[in-house]
Amino acid sequence: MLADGLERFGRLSHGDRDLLAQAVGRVDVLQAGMDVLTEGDRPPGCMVVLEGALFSYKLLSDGRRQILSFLIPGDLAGSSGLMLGRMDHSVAALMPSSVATVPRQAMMEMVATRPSIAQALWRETQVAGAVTREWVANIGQRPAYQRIAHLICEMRARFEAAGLGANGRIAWPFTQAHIAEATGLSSVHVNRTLQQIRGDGLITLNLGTLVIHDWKGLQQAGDFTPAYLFLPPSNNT
Amino acid sequence: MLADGLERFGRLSHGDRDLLAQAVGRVDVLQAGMDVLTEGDRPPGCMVVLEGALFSYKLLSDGRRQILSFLIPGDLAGSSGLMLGRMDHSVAALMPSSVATVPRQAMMEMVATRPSIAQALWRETQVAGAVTREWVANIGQRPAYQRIAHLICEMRARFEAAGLGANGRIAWPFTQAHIAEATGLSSVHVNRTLQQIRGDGLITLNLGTLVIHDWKGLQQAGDFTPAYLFLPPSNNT
DNA sequence: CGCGTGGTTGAGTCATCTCAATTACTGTGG
DNA sequence: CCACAGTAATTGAGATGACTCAACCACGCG
Repeated sequence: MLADGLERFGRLSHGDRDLLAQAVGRVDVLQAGMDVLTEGDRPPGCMVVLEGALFSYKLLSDGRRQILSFLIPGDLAGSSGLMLGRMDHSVAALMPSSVATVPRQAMMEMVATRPSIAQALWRETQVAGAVTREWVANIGQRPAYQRIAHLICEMRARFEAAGLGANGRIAWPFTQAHIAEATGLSSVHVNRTLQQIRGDGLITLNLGTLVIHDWKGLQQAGDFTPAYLFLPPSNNT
Repeated sequence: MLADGLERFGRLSHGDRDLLAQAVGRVDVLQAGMDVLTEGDRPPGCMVVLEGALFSYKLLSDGRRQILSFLIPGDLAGSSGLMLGRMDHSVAALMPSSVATVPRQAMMEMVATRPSIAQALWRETQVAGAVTREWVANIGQRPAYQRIAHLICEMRARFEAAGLGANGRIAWPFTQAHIAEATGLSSVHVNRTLQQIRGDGLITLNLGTLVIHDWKGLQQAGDFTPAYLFLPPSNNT
């Protein structure tokens, strides 16, 4: 539940955990492609991803779409809209997924009365911000090959930290079109660049499974350093 | 002081303001180009820009630099490093500037004891995050002309909200190289694109002064909507 | 077995980049 | 008051990374 997601960002007491558990309003099962939160709307609450994968995005006036982050089990969605009262971006399911929602009202009360919960939420916002900043640098400065390699590295680090996959073998839910929208490249170019990355022996990617053959090489290729993810120490392979 | 900067993000009591005022450790005067915060370091505290302009940035391994945001009077720097304990980016002065610093220790105490201050800081983090997300979309999806127009719109909106400049006339502290590093373009291309924007009669830009002749046209050109800045209502011209 | 989604390929185009000078402006020392 | 240095802006020319358009292929599913 939410407590599990938040615990990565600060210690919670038993009381905190109980409160969070009781506050869960409902659990939704989502089909691929469904929106959970919409830009401009007042969010119904704060959500935790239980299963599957979501992505947050912005739609531009000409119809182009920029993916801002990928959300995997344990990640929060909509926490930034809690205090601001309005979503600045949308969130949608990438594959069949389930999310638990804690109503906004309940969240606000806990934030006001439980400093440890408030601090954990603040930290979560800060880490999400650090990741977004790395994306700005990735998209703004790195050429396609590095950019995609970097994204793959980030996803590996986060998947394994979440206990999904190990030893560089993970279930990969993203299409090349998703990678394109996340990196600001065309899907054709993503396709050709992935072929190069594979050709260089760094990864295998098919049937929805990613295998990283040369973790060190991939990190170098993507200029990747996991510091910005602020993961707990043990997972920085 | 800090209280003025924070008050944009939540109401503060007289007690809060007094506390913040007393907590100010020191005021630094900075020359252009000086670093105030360095990636990887534990930040000495939370800073407010008093005068001038700063920018936050990331340095990549090949020496390229991505500017992540511009900071003008009233903006905070380093707040994200407070709880995370380490800066994920650096901050430097763009021109002669002054900043007030509240030591980390004092900040942490106020966060623990003053919910209104903690909430204001959290909101500040959320708004900064929303702005960064818009930058991802800007850099990832928009062509050079739109991208630069969008940045100019953002800066105008923020400058005027901060009471610096009015009626589309503002003191413009950014060089074309800064714009290039912020938008992920080469400075040569920024130069040529600015010529187009000027040629289209949207702006005049020289001698460090920006004049916007056609605000509506510039916003359209940049696909700009100020919602993501979460400015107080009155300033959304 | 046909349809849909996702992946792959080819070919031509264009936005943007790099390299390399040149020009303007500002402040400084002689 | 002028020569000079340093920074910022501008211009030219050629190279290229990435894009678009348009097919085509492969697989999974009803």
